Amino acid sequence: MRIATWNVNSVRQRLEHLLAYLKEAEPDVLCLQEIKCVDEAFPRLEIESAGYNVATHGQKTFNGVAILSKQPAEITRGLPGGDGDEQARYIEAVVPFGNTIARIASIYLPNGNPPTTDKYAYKLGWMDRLAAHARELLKLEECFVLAGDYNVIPDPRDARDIGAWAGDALYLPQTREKFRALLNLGLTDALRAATDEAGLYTFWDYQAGAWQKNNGIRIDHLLLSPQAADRLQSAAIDKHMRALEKPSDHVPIRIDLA
DNA sequence: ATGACTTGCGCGGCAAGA
Repeated sequence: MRIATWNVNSVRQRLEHLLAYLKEAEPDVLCLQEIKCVDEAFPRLEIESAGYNVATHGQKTFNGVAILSKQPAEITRGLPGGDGDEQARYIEAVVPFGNTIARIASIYLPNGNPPTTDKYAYKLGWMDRLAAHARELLKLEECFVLAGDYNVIPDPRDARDIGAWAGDALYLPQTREKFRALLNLGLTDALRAATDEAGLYTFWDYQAGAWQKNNGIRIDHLLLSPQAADRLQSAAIDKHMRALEKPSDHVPIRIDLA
């Protein structure tokens, strides 16, 4: 089973690239973030015509997540524990996988900048809620994957110029600490299970020629339950998607599970 | 370098992103 995740930075602006990606990568499940539209505005018909079931958790203007799946899925919207949280950042699907199931979440973790504001407190709180939910899911002993835009640079090797990120919400000690806490529950960073290589990025800013200079960061991740990690075959970043006309600033990252 | 793009909203120029 192939599972991919991609922050598209507006699904309506990225529809052509998205359809091309479904055709070339043929993911069984594709998690999307920053769809930036309400459910009714999502290009559902075009994606269904490409052979996918569509589940959205949209919002006007900002955020918004979705899960596209070849097989019909059972869907849950919203991260538990978000009393009064209006931001659409979490959707979870249960899909058939061989003679069992896989549970797959599409997550858009808050950016958190500037760190001196309540935006950062919201980010840290959201990470605590994600960890609490992961702890509950682990009890089920299922094959599950938490995939998405974490807005976390886990390690110095995950940025071309780590010094530039020293005081940023994506790299502050507290941010990385909470990401490690997630891993310490027993989750596996899929890309890091496949390689220790530095310089593997999933985001390049639109500004200042970041792509041309390869000034990128790795912030999109797939975290695997032990049952999923046991089945991990490969992980890959689809970097070529950043070289297209009118690209997203993020590229897809995908894994294959046996 | 108080910058640089890109998006939504909505029609002027700001907020948000990372």
